[in-house]
Amino acid sequence: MAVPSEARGAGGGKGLARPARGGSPPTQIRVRMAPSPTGFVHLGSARTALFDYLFARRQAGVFVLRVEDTDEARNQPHFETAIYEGLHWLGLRWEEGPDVGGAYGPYRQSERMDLYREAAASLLKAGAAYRCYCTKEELDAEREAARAAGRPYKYSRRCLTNPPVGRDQFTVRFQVPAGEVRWDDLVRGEVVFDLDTIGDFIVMRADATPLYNFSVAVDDARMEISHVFRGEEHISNTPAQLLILEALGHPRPTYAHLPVIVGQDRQKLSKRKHPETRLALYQELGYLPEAMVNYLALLGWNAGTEQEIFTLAELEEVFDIARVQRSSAMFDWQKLDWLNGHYIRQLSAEELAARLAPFLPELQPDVVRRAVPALQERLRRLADARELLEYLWTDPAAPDLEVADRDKVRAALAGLDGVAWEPEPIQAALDALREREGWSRNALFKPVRRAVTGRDISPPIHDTLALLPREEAFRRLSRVL
RNA sequence: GGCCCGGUCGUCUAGUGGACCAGGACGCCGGCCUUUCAAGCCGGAGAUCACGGGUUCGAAUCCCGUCCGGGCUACCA
Repeated sequence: MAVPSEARGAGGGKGLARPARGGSPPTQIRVRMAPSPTGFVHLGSARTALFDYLFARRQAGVFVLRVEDTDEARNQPHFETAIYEGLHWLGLRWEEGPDVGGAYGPYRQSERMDLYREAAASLLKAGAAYRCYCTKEELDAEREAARAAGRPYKYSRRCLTNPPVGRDQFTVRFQVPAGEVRWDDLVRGEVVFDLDTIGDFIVMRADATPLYNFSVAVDDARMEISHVFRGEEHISNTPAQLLILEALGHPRPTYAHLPVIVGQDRQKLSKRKHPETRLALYQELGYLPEAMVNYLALLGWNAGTEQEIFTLAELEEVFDIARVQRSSAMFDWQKLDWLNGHYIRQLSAEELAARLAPFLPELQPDVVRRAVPALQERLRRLADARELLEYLWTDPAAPDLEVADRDKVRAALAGLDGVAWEPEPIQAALDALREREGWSRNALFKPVRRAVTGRDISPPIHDTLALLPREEAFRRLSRVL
């Protein structure tokens, strides 16, 4: 049961700098982000990294990046770069990590095997863990039997009380004591687990490699991590890690379990089911890192004011982990789009042109630059520019116009003759024409727009015309007659 | 099933016993502006605060129960 008022009340602001356990002297704030290199950055990981970064900044602490590659084939070395790229794209930096070094290295779990083996040996020596000779098959059978009997599964402790003889393959199993374990979570308040519901868990595999909960606990301790921010799905891993820390005689970090980000189906974002899980997708679609940072911060956190627009620098000033939400947050494309449009409009013309360039490989940089004024307030995503400017590199089919509309186009052609090919002169010429003829803007511009772009929607007609080479514009106007 | 965590407009949220017949933002609807689309401005609809009991002069806020949702449940991370 959570005790929000106590646990959270004291937590706001500087109070967090206090060590988790009384007695020890104030230590440096050290937070860590511990992704496993799976080839992509999960949106939830990105948000966790953001919160880590902001917290470290706010507390003058250190942000550590630790790569959890203690796994099977799933982790490939070159996947590491995806993590760096994704996080750098967001504008995040870390003080320690595999790529930048640091005093607590190495920062890849695969390079820390000796540490885990050493820790496992000391657990064994202290009697906090024991060797388990059970085979995978025997364990599966135990589990299956429990399931069939409708009982929750817990390891039988056969190897603690009556180990089989004559076997040499063993895992190291942690002996869970009786009682309960509790901690004050920075976002959920006090969380309590009855240890009776937790079976003895394996800490080292038969091949002497560590399991997740073990390597995490050992690393958090050895790296002197003061605060652990992670997804809510790790709540149930926390008791095991706390137990290991205690058995090893290490102080425990302070934990904050962030609410899960869910998709439209209310389920946790997963790569299989939700394309929006992949951080790189946003870069590909033309979302600005400024917008992503802002949106991610708002997913599960708020400043307690009515401000919703925040730059990274502003967030560094106001972020407070105690104001993180407890309930899960649903990902919402529309709000992201709104924020992205806001940041796009915020950019200088040159900056927008530079960011747009990669999305418009068909166009010369100069054309992109000239297109910016017409695009800026119309884009939700940078990639949207493609649809708006497509007429520049494709040749739209000539539309079938009514007689009256053809007359308008014919008149436009004549009115544009000899006019300097810039937006303003074009606009002036067209306006002079329609005033002379008594036509509404719509009456004249619509057929012209269709003749030139093949569509009914475009930026203002003078911009649309001016972006096209004069001869090409005339050709498209002439051919509908 | 077991353990754990949640539940305020469609969505993100404000709210920690009275200023809340619940505020903001996105989206939606309408209007203005207007050269179509946007952008901008103005206005509107939208929440029996999951439900039921308490406690209290007074509850979205405290307590109990119920329901619903989610997470975890590996010699994965």
